[in-house]
Amino acid sequence: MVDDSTERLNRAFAALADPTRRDLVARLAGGDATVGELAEPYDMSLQAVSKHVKVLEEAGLVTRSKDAQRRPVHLDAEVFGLMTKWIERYRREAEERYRRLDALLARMADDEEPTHTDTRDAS
Amino acid sequence: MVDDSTERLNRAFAALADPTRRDLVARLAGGDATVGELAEPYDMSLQAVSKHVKVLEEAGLVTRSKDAQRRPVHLDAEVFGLMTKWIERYRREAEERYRRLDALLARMADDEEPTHTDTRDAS
DNA sequence: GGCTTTGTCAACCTGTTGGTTGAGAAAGGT
DNA sequence: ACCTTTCTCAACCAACAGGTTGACAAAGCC
Repeated sequence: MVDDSTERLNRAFAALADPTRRDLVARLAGGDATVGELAEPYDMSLQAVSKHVKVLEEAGLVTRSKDAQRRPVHLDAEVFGLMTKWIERYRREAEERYRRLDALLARMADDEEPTHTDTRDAS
Repeated sequence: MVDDSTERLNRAFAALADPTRRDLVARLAGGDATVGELAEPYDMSLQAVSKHVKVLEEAGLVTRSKDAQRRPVHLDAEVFGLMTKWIERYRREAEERYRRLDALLARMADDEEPTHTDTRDAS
């Protein structure tokens, strides 16, 4: 058992690690497009773009419908939610820890240097 | 010119594509740890974990201080912010588009089947 | 000074990624 | 029927990723 959401996150993060694929996502956010349309601006073969789209599809970031011989690619927002949920969880924790550490350091500084006036021992 | 934030996102997403590294992040969210401590639970050499930490470090997800011969690893929340910003932007757009399409389809359905009663032509 | 602890660096191996080209499948157009 | 358009599949290749082991650097401890 490898936990399904682990596998989904593996694929999703890996998919978005490639700048070409992030660019595809950005463009698809503006509307569906065919593989040919997607490939047009890049200096790269159609097959290469087709592969990229396949990676996005297997990551669940994108779906394809069938319209005659065209196969319009459609951005699917769902997995994005899973990703941000993961990231934000640990970001919150890290920031929380940072905040507390900061407070602790502030207290320590106060103890060490109570008022900055009169450092002489009263005893 | 390759755009600096593109390169940072490449590294950040790639770093989190590996489940071991995501696990490291999860554990570091609970507190700083040394490489040795981090490596302990895994069935993997210390060197391998050291490499993973290095990847996280180069992705800017983690920093290291120097405490004698130990080098405690510390989770840094900043890049996470960059990632969620990227993801959420396109998620919002995709959902917005979906919402509008949905509305459009609803209107079309209404036009085609006004009340569902009386489909006969009035002419 | 020598030993221990903690971690990195270098070389190596294997599987995966991201690109290429060439062939061909699938659906329509004429 | 044949041609065109759109796209995928297969084979190949160079580069990279993630693991291994072995050597060694750096900072205490005795």
